Amino acid sequence: MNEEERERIFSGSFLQVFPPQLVLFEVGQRADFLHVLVDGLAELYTSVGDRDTTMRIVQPVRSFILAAVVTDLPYLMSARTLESSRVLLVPAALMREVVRKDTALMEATMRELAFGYRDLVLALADMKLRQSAERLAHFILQQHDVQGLPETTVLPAEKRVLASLLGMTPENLSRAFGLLGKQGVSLKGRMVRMSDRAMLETFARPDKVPR
Amino acid sequence: MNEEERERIFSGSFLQVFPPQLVLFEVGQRADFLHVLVDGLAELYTSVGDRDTTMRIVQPVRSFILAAVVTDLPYLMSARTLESSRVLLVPAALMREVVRKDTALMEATMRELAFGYRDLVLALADMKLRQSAERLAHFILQQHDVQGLPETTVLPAEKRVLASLLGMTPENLSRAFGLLGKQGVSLKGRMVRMSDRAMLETFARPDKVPR
DNA sequence: TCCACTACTTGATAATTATCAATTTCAGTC
DNA sequence: GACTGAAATTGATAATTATCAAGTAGTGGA
Repeated sequence: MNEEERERIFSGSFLQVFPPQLVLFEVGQRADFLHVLVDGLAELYTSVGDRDTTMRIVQPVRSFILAAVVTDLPYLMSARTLESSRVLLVPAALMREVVRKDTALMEATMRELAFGYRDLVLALADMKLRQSAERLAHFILQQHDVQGLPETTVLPAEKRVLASLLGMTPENLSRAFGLLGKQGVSLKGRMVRMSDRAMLETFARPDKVPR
Repeated sequence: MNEEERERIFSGSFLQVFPPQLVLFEVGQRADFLHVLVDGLAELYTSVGDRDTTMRIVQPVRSFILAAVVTDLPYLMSARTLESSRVLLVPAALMREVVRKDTALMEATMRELAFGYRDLVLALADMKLRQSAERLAHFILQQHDVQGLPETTVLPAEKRVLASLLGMTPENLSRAFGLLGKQGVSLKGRMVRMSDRAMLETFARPDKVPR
């Protein structure tokens, strides 16, 4: 994008450090800032009635809550840090203004939203069509691809957060790991070993379209 | 948007009539056209393994499958007509080209994707946090707001399609309607009567943020 | 290193949802 | 208007998931 506009964004934004478990914003608030997680770990979650659920685990370096900023509507998700984190806060009004002027930034924003949309389509289909152990298997395979290690994967967050992300209770996550033992998955703390990828894929019934 | 560019889009597109139950495209295909449902009714659905699920019921006049067109990636959903329908087919390459040139169209596309993203956030939270009868109650309330009629709502599609959209079996949709009888909901064919909105809202635990 | 606290696991039971089977209702056709 | 086939409903049962209740393991702080 345009150098001058880029400068405007950065000079109008500020980098802030937050301790773990700090709530950054909550559902229903006006979208004041585009957030960019520079370092650390964050969780997006939402609630209906008295229950809540993890919608996304944000790893660096990714932005979050872009759709609320673009539409200038209240947040649909709350956010908290899971670890000590550095977050770049871009004022929403500034972001919208620069997006309107700088075509390259607008195109990047549009594409980011389109990819996010597709991720949610897959997540919704996952929740509707797979049962819990299958969702876990699918998640392990995805993480494996992202991390690029040969046989082991590291869970990105505590198991109870992962359980919530996968739409199950912590108890059932434990049992799901137990079931995946038959598919060659073993667990030590947060380290997951997978001895037979093909077998796990058969079990997880992967999406027809690669991400 | 720019008059000239608008003309290019329309002259490069074509309106086509399709009979009911015709598959327009399938998961995994290259995104050749942006579709705009001008008239009729369509269903977007996807599958994992041998099961499938309805992702969206498309009513006129709305576009669909925009994210695949923007990203130039394969469709994540299949589409079929539910009724005889007229669909405007905009070649994806043309769409991408004009979007790149015409800022107003790009902004509209960006906003459409942002709203779609937010819809999916709500749909995913709905599936994770509400149980089946609550999802139905929530759906009836939404439809009611969209249709703007005083006490009655018309279901937009066959009950088995609705059941799939709501992530339940047709059998359980029947039973869910039965349960909602206690909340003042009665059913005659596709006509739903709601005698006490407040009671139904309490039951459905509505979202904190209005759509 | 011990302590205290929380996360995680395991087992037993309950709630929710799906499946299977049998009718009943509805819609379109002759 | 009867006939046919699909859609919808209803009941019985099975599978999946959640809840509740211990108990175990892990982690951070003094």
